[in-house]
Amino acid sequence: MRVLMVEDELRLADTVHRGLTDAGFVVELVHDGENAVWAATEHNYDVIVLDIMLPKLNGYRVLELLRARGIWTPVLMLTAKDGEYDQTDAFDLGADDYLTKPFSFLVLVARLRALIRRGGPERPVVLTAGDLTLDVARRRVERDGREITLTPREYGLLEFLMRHRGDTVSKTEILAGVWDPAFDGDPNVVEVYVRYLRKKIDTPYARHAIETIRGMGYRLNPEGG
Amino acid sequence: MRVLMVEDELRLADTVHRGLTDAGFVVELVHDGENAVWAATEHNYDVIVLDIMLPKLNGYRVLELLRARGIWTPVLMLTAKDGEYDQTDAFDLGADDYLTKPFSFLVLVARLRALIRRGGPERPVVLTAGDLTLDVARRRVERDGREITLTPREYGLLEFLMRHRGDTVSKTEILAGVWDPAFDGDPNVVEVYVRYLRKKIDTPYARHAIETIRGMGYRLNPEGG
DNA sequence: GGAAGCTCTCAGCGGACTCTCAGTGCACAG
DNA sequence: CTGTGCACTGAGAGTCCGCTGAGAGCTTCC
Repeated sequence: MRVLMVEDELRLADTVHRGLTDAGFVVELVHDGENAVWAATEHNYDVIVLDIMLPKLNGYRVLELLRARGIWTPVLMLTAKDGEYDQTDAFDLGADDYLTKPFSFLVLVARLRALIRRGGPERPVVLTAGDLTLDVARRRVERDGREITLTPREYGLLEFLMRHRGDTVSKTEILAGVWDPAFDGDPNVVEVYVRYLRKKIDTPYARHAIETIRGMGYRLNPEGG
Repeated sequence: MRVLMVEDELRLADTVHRGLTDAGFVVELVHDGENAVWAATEHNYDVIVLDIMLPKLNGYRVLELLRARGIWTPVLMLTAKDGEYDQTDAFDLGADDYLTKPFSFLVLVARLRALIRRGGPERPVVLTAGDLTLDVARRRVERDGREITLTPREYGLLEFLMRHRGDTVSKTEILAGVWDPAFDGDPNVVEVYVRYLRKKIDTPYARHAIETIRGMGYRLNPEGG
């Protein structure tokens, strides 16, 4: 469980950092708004603890910027009891929870756990072609309910074909998409890997999902062949 | 119906004790947190009434300790209106109900009856993969009914793999999730710790729960290998 | 202050994977 | 029917990746 903590009071930040680490969180600590936005954009956290009073960008601006960038990591805001802002503002701006300073450490942990629990996992992207399925998140390929193990290159090729299923893709496109845009080796690798793939996903099932379009390239049959 | 009552204000404790007894409950009364934990561990109660302000261990610590020990007796917390905690916190921390002092005795009895009727809260998260189990709350790992002792790092790695069981996770993801998002050392640590883990959870049982997906990462077999 | 345990680094090894190459087979056009 | 060119195939070389054992720093606990 990864937490981004944005807090400029060093003593508080240090205490909480240590405590959360002991509680089993992996904590990243930044001390101002700009770094907060940068960190949250670059990495994926399960939850963000965001102080309001911060150097450079205050907490509200940070929250606004993140949401504007499409980053929807749950945010728990820390508000000072005597501050000019209150809880209502925090909720209006898209915070998922708030806590008034001073706060109990136990409560903080409990709230973070609740926030993380609440935020369900993203729905998985599963590509299908007939009875052939490829689960992008799990990097799993199945046909007929049985798992098929592929090497990285084979997997990359199959994912590319599945993403373009129904379309005829040229070997050059495949090389650019699966190998490297700057690849300058023998285009025959594609043929070789198509063969490897066929051996694993077609031959054992007496199907031909991968069709050869002579002179053009290959095409993955959307019905699975 | 057996009630454990944890309350250090003697007058209040005595009054409630008498009242609950009259209402048909069997009441055990303790006056501080340590005795509360001890009593709740030793005996089985149908419900626990827990004050927050307590000598030695406060109510929240008591609750945390009990849940950590796998004791899931329903808990009703007593909160003072002016305290630093409020009802929301009580729920977040795992209490099943709360009451703000001063409270009506009739309401207390009604709530207790409701709690007992409702039964205990759901069991904690126990992750399983075949006969391999990991109890998150207790930080315990078992295989085949026997406990396996792990170092903190090993435990962290296993919990991560169990939370993503069935998914292939890359070494980078593992480093970010188990080590630190900013970790910049040798990714070989992951391999080394996978080995340590295998030595403890797989080799002695002639299994292979942790699978290597070459070029991609690792995957914990949901069936335990 | 020493022992034990934990974390992490390092370097060598073996095998899996990638890619090349040369020869074969097959489709299509003339 | 025949030739051309594209795709297919099997073998093999080189590279990269993960595994492993040893050990050096650190911390913790006597």
